[in-house]
Amino acid sequence: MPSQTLPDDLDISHIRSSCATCSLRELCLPVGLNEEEIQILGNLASHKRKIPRGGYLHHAGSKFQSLFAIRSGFFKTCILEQDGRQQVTGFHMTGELLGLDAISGEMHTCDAVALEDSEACEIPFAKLEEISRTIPSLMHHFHKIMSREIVRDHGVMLLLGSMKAEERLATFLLNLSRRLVMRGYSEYNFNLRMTREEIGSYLGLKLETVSRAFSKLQDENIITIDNKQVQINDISRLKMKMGNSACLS
Amino acid sequence: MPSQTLPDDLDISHIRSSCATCSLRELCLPVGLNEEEIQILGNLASHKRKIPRGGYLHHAGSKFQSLFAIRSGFFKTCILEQDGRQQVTGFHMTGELLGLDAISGEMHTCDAVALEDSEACEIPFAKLEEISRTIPSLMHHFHKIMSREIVRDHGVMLLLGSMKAEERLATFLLNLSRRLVMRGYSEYNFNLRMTREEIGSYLGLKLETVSRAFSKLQDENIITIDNKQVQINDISRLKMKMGNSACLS
DNA sequence: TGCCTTGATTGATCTGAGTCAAAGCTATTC
DNA sequence: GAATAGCTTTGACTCAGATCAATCAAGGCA
Repeated sequence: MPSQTLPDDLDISHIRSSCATCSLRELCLPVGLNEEEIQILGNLASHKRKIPRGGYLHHAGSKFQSLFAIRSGFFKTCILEQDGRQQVTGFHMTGELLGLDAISGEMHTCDAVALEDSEACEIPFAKLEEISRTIPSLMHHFHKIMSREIVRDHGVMLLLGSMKAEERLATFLLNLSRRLVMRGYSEYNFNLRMTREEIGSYLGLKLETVSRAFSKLQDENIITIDNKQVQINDISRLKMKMGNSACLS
Repeated sequence: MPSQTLPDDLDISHIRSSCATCSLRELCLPVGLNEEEIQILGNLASHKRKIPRGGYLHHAGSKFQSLFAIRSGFFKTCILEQDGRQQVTGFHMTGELLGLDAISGEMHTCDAVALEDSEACEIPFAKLEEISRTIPSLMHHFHKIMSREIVRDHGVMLLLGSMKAEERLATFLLNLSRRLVMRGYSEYNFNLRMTREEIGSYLGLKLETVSRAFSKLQDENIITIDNKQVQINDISRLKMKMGNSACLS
C-alpha cells in the first residue's frame, strides 16, 4: 500500500482553528501522521475537555461522532456483559486516540472510562470526513492508522490464548513499557493506573492470579512492584518470560 | 459514519473487464458492497485461480498486492511461531475476502492455506487504489468492510479469554453456522473442513479437549457429530452454552 | 481518632484442561 | 485391497489457575 502524501499547495485556511492550546504534534507523530495531517487534526480538535476519574468519554451504544485524542490521563475501554460483569478490552494512555472502536459502524461498541483525572480533545468525525472529500488521502491514512491499532491489539489477544499467566503479564508489562517510551516516559519505571482486577479482566486471568504472578516476577528480581508502582529491573529476562510468541508488532 | 453512495453518472468504462466468468454479486453483497462497487470489483478481479488442498494463497512476509475473493473452497490463515508451532488465526469460507491481514502494512502477516481444493479471484490492490482516486468513497467503504471483519474477529477473541472449552466450541460452531447461512448454506448441517488440532489452535485449546467437548455436546443431544460432519440438533441450547458473553456481533 | 470501604496479598483446596498413552477409524497410496 | 500415515476418541494422571477465605494496608470521612 503506497502511502500518499498531501499536496504541497494544500489550502487549509478555511478550517476553523478551534484549539489554540493544543499542540498535537508530539501527540500524533507516533501514530504516523505527517506534519500537514497533524496540523489539520489540531485545527479540528476542540478545546481540552476534563474527564474526572471514573468519568466516561463515550458509552457503548452511543452514536459515533468524534474521535478523541487523549491529552493527559489514562483510560480503559470495556464492555458490559449480560450478567453485569465487565470485560476490559484495552487501556489507553496520553497521546493515543480513542473512539476507534466505532470505526466499522455507527455506534461505539464499548465504554471509555477515565482511570484518573484526564483531559481529551474531541475531533468531530464529520469534519474529518468533510476534509477528506477534498483530501482523500487523509481518510485513507486515518483508516490505516485505525486498522493498525486494531490489528495490533488483535495480534496480542490471539497470542494470549496459548500463554500462561506469567507470560501474559510479561507481555502486558512490556507492551505498556513500549508505549510509554514511545511517548517520552520512563521505560523502566511507571505507575499502573488500573487495578489487579482490571488487568486480570484484560488478560483473561483472576485478580489473585495477577497478584501472584507479580509477586513471582518480583521474587525473581525481574521487577519490583509496590502496589501500583512498577520498576523493571531486568527487561531482557522479562522479555524471555514472554516466551516464543514474542513479537507484539 | 454516514455511508456515501457512488455517483449515478459513474463512468467505469475505462476499467478492463478481466473476469467475464466472475459474477461477484452474490459473493460480495453480504460484506456490504453496493451494486456499482460489486461491478467495479468484479471487473477488477482476474480469472479464477485454482488452489489445491494444502496450497498457499499468500505467504506471511510476502508483499501485499492483492485481495482475494474466495469463489469456492475453504481456507485457514495462520502464523508460524519461532518454535515452529503454527497458530491458526482464522477460517475463511466461500464468499469471503482474504488478504485483509495486510490492510495496515505492506506485507501479509499470515499464511493463507487451502483446506480443500479451492478457487479464488485476485483483486489487484493497486487498481483498487487507482480507482479510488477518482471515487474516494470506494476505498473508504472498503476500509470500513475490512475493519469490520477485523473487529468482528477481535471481539470473538476477546471473549474467548474468559470462556471455558465448551463455551468456546459453542461460540465457534455458531459463528460458522451464522456465516454459512448468510451465504445460503444450511444452518444446521455442515462439514468441518479443519482438523481438531486446527480448531484447537484457533480457540486456544488442545485437540483432545476439542474432541472431548464435541463428545460432551453430542452426549447432551445438542449436536450430532460424525468425524467432520456436524449437525446442530438444538440451536437454542447451543446458544445457551455460549454463556453470557453472547453476542458475536 | 476510629470506622469503613476498597484493593492487594497470601494460603488452602478444587477443578478444568493439558499431557501422555493406547487404540480405533479414515483416507490415501501403491 | 492391503499397507500406511494421519485423524479422532477415550482413559489416567498431573498441574496451573480458579475459587474460597483470611488478613493486611491505604485512603476517605464522620
